[in-house]
Amino acid sequence: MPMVKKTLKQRIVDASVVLFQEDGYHNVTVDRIVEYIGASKGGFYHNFKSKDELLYEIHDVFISYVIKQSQEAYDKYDTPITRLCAMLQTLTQVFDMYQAHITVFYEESRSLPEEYSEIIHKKRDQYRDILQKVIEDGQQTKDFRTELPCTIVTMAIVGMINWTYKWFKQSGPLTMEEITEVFTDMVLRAIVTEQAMEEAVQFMVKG
Amino acid sequence: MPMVKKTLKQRIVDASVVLFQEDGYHNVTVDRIVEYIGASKGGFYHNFKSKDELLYEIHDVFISYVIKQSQEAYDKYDTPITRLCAMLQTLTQVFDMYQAHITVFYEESRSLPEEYSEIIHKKRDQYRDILQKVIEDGQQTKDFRTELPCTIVTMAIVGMINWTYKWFKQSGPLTMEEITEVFTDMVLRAIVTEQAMEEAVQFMVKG
DNA sequence: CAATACAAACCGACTAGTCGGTATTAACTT
DNA sequence: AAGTTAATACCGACTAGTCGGTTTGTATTG
Repeated sequence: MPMVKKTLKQRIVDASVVLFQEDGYHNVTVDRIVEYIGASKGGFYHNFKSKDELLYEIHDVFISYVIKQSQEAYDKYDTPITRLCAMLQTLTQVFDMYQAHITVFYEESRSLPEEYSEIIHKKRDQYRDILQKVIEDGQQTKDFRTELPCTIVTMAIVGMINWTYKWFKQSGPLTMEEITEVFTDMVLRAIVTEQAMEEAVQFMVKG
Repeated sequence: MPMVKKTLKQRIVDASVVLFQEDGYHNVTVDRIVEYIGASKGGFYHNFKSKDELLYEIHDVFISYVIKQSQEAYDKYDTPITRLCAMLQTLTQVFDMYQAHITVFYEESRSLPEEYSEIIHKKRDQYRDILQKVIEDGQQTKDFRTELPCTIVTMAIVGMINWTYKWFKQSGPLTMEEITEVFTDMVLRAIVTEQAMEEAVQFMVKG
């Protein structure tokens, strides 16, 4: 493993994610960030145009990764049920790894100036659209119940997953694997039609 | 209807909820609040010890109301399924009415100094406990599937509901009634046992 | 007169961003 | 390989502006 020297820019990002998560964007000064990593203000503004640009960078790294992972999960499978399960799996995994990022993403997005927030909002919608497409497809193929509006179903799932960043603690009694399993079970039972239930049961918790 | 003259204090709270929701606590100055309602800084600090105290007041009004409504929904019914439905109904209603409050509640809770946030966190847990008790009871009575850990189920439901504040728009194409109906259906299907399904079907969307 | 309810000017602490300068590395020449 | 130049990366004292909160003043009410 080649021990690559981390750039100052990367060290700033890494430190900021942690600090922003803990205390919030507005309560973390640039001075504190650079002091935290033993750098200087000059170094900071050499790498970033502004504090806002740093916040944007954190947002973009995270949401771009989520989109990439979601799309990969989509492409890897070819039925609505398997795709949905893969996406749930992927998403909760990401949320497990990037909890600091996602906290910043959802708590501090309002602090982004418009020039940045426009881009981020577009990408956020893009992520949701991938999930919604899976639901729509599933309704078309009668794998998923058509009597539920797919937009609401999508947002219900998104909410369920996203909210984990508020309460999940890696040091807590529950592992993300357990949570994923339960979420998957609940979602499948909620939306899979009786006729497609056979394919779905393999992804459910045994009872 | 007696036209009661609104106190300055109430006007400050009302204006602040809106402003905080729109721009975030840190981006709204005390000067802007008082200017917005045509008052003065002296008036503000006559009614509030600090800007933080105002934020606390907004938090407390909201969460206390949620607890009260949840408890009432609990007391009004006597089976897990009816209680759960009533609570879902109540909660989404509250979220419909108090969207500005809830936005402030979830986006700005980190801005509360510890003296206040302790109280708020306790109340927030209290609200969750009421819901969790319903789930637990239901598992005891075999109305709800016991193979799903009730803590995860509870947080899944909480997440689904809470997330609505992020995307629901009163001016949008979906009404909160529709959303509630779909949420209720999904939750019931996800957790109600086969043997109790008979009681639950009346609350589901017809398919 | 005394207490309340507000107004308006003011203060001090804090912070994003600047700017002149220095160290470090890369590129080129001889 | 050594010397020279240029560009990049980084430093830290400083500033201009902002904002929560205070103080002093004034009108009203009981």
